[in-house]
Amino acid sequence: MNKTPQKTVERLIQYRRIVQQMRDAGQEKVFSHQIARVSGASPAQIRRDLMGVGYSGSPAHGYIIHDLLQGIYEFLGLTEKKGACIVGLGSLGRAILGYFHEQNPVLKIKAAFDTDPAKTGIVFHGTLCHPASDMASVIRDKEITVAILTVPVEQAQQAAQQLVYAGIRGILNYAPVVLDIRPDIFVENRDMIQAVEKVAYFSK
Amino acid sequence: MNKTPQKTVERLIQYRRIVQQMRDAGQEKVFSHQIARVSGASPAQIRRDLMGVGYSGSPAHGYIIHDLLQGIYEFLGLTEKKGACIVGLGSLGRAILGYFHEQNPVLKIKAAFDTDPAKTGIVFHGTLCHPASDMASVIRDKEITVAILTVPVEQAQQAAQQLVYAGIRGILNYAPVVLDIRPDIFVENRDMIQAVEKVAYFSK
DNA sequence: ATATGTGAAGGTTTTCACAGCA
DNA sequence: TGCTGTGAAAACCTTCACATAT
Repeated sequence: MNKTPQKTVERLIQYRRIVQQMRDAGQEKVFSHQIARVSGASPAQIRRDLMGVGYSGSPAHGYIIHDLLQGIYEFLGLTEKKGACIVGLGSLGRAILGYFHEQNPVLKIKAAFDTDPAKTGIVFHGTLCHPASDMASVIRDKEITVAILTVPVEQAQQAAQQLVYAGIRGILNYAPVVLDIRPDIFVENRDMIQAVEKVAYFSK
Repeated sequence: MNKTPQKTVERLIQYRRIVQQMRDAGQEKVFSHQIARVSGASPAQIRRDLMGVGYSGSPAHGYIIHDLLQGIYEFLGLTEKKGACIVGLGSLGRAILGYFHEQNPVLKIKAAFDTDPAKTGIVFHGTLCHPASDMASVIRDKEITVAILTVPVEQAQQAAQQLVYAGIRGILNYAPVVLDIRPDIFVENRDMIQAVEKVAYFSK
């Protein structure tokens, strides 16, 4: 089996949200060009992306939204009850926690960690903050596979190592540093300053 | 002139930070394999990326850090005094503002906007919050080209239109919606829930 | 000897274009 | 008709490999 490109996965995540909104609005069927109008991708791109999902539409009525959604969910592995955690409850960490709490996504943040004793034991936006030293046991007990890393840059490498030791499989890293960890751990870097500089470059 | 790929620009931004740290540590010269070790990219990739910058190293001593930095700065357009603004001072907006204030990046956030009268007129992390209705004049006066969009999802489209009208050239969008605006405006989407789902997918 | 710059090869992703279907 | 699924082409990006420089 040949692996699906990152870009395709990103778009499938997007299509899932768009199609889900259409379903919530009472729509039952959808054509690729309708998803295209809302997502910005071309109809051909969408059809190509959906090839990997294992559900086919029909030329007559397009895609049955219920079945399409189920296909994307299964493909993305969102049916299994995976969980995420967040490490570092500074203002960015707490903002992300609040954002997830409001939006109520499929993938829940099941635990938070911080080294500050003033924060541990407290519930932030519905999520309990554990001491960082409990990482391994909490991550194992709650079956957490993914971590959001929002600690200050000086602590990021050390926290990442702790997470890997605790059995995490992927890290969403907001610290402006390239983490040096095992290559089988998936890392997505989301430094905000880098993002603004990128936008600035392409804004001319 | 053929345009540089997005991926290359992202890496150049990263190299700039890495090399700058080396300079701050007193280093004067650097080889591609040294940048490679810290950035995760291959030496060949780095040399290829640097081709577009217009500064050449030498096989004898690699790259002179001072000159390399200047080349990257010029290439990225960071020498001109561009500015950014942030729209929406909820907890995420304020967290990003605080993060920029601490890290003190080259590209500064020169203004903030919010519709809440309780926030306008107040300085957050060194940046004054203006009423959203003043967008056009403030953006023109302060020569702001880029906006960070951190408003709730329901307001994102409308705020984006206001920004475009105010003359912005690029938007870093944290709201989980695809903005429908002029195609000559560069948009980078950074929805956090999408990011976590992506990491979850690739974590197996 | 060791590192750079780059043409060429290799790999990946997007777009095109059309057969086939309801 | 107007859509889907998909080979084939095109565009894009990365890696290889080597001439060149010191």
